[in-house]
Amino acid sequence: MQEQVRVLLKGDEERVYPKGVTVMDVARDISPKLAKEALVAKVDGELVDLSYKLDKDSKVEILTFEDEEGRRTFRHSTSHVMAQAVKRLFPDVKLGIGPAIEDGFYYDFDRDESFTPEDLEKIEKEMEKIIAEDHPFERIEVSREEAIKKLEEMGEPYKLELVNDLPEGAKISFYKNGEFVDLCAGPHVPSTGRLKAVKLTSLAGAYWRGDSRNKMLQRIYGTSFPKKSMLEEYLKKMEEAKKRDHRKLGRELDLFSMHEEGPGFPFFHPKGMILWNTLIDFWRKEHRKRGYQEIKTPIILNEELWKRSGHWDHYKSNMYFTEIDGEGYAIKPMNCPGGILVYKSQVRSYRELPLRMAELGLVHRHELSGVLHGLMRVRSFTQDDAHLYVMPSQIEEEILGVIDLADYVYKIFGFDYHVELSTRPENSMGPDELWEKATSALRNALEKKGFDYKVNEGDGAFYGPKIDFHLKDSIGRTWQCGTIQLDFMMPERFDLAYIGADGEKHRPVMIHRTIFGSLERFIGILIEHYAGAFPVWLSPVQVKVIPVSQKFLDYGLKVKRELEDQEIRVELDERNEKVGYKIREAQLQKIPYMLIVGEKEEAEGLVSVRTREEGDVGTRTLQEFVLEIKKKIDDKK
RNA sequence: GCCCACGUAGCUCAGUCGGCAGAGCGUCGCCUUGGUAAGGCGGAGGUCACCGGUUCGAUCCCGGUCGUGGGCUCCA
Repeated sequence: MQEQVRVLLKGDEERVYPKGVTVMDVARDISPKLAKEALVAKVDGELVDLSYKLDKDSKVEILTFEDEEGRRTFRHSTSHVMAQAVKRLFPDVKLGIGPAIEDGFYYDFDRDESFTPEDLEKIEKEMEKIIAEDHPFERIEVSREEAIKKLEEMGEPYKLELVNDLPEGAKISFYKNGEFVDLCAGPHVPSTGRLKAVKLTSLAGAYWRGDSRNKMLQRIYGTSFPKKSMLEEYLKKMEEAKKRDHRKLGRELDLFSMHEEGPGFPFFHPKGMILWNTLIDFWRKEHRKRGYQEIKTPIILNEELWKRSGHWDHYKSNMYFTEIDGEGYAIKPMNCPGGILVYKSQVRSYRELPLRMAELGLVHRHELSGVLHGLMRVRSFTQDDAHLYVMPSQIEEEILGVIDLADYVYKIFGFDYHVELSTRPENSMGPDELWEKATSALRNALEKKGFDYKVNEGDGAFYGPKIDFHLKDSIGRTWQCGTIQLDFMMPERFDLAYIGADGEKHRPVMIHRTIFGSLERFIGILIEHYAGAFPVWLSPVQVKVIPVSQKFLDYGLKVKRELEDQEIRVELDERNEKVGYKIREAQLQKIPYMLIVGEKEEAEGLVSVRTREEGDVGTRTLQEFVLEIKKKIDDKK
């Protein structure tokens, strides 16, 4: 009697097949459509090829391009096809790695000459050929010895390095599509013919294994889709996203500018400053409510301070230096040492703790020239910093308080965010047990909040581990904004103390934290998030008064004055132009309200309201309009 | 810092296979006084990023510097 396997499908449906049935057979049995769209499968939670044979009762999930893992497999297979095309055209290249990434894939190659954009076109053509040839992807499992032998024959030093680093007992596999064979854990789509629409998008350098001490390889980025139309849609979406780029909108909306005279040092224009000041007004209010005090410390401080804080040994390459009266000074890259001097300016009692001292501190950091990016990555920025000096027993509660504040603030702006926990880096100070204690305190807080979080091993600050809040820009890149860093080191180094209830000196713990992160970066994110169409409470210009003709300038001026009296940010378009022209411009400037005033309005003391989103919404009295807009401003809409 | 690409008017971009540079928008002036996304005419505006080389002659070719963009490493 033939043995059978029971297969548990999605929705708890169970089917029975002869032992040795492939996942593809199961897909075919379910529906021809699924068979056509199936890319890869999950058997008992493990990703496998569709050719995988089921030899025991299993839970089977068949994945298509709709599934995250299906997409990643699809892109990863495309990267193999790209490597195949590159090998055909440039047989001398050595292969690095070629994973799927969000929205696409890349492959790293080592080649003496650099690839040109023309090469990319050729590679893309060759890929299309390989896809048309429809080679199946075949899995070949080998022993470590066989793998090493094979890679030596193939002359692939980077792959060889990868195999040598694989842990004892790891399954080693190759995948073969046509004449191309590559070391790869898999899985893959059934054959190259599935990869209907491919596009190579960019060319970049990338260090082997992400280490700048290693050789720089050439990375080719691309993306792929199962349908041409999906690729086109994606490319269009990227074009649209570029229109929201804060650097472009910053110029168009006259918010800020960058100049060759100060690379990485942004210049804020009047309208950008309104965003800035509105944000910090909001920030101050929320911090006052939560028991924060505000301080301000100098930008330039004696280098002795930085030696003491550890910045000299751990952060010097990011700092700027100067000299005053023959003595060495540093321009602050962080606010903590200055803040600590304020803490130490008097004897602190346990009754004062937790002591929450906030500072909008302008810091300067020497960032590598290649990383500068609009407002997102600059060399001088204002952190909405705060240092909380707490007793050990208060740590958790204070961390939770910061998490809540960050969540509250991000929700006001409608941001999606994710959090990451970063642990001890290589270049850091202090004993391991303190790091362990600090890291678990942060971890506990995250667990308590029920956050899904990513762990970045070795990514903490040199004085302590941290929780980071990441927000997305218009094309999906994420930027770290808020951060919470737990620090047992600085209190030690600066011999911080408070007098406990027992009359003895005790060591406080410091929590460093930001919510916006940097005002610059946060504003950059805001611009992209709203595509420049800020909610009324943030809009640099909230109302544009547009007289129908020069005859109604006086009435327009009167409307403007009354709105100004109500502290509404209003401009009057006095130019000798037609209404349509002035409206168009106000619309392009993304001003939320336009008030059209002419004969009718002047006669009855009315305004005609046009909104950025809805167009003409009819007339009302100025008083009515004021109530309406003030409500929006108060509600932060 | 490293890899690749780019740098022409305030902005967006054409252009010259080496022979003293162009459009649209914006800006300025004049005409028009117009009711919900561009009224008409005219003018001004460029050391073609900077430095050097090749050449009779360079914005164009070559080298370097600076800056920008996309990545890598690094970080708010």
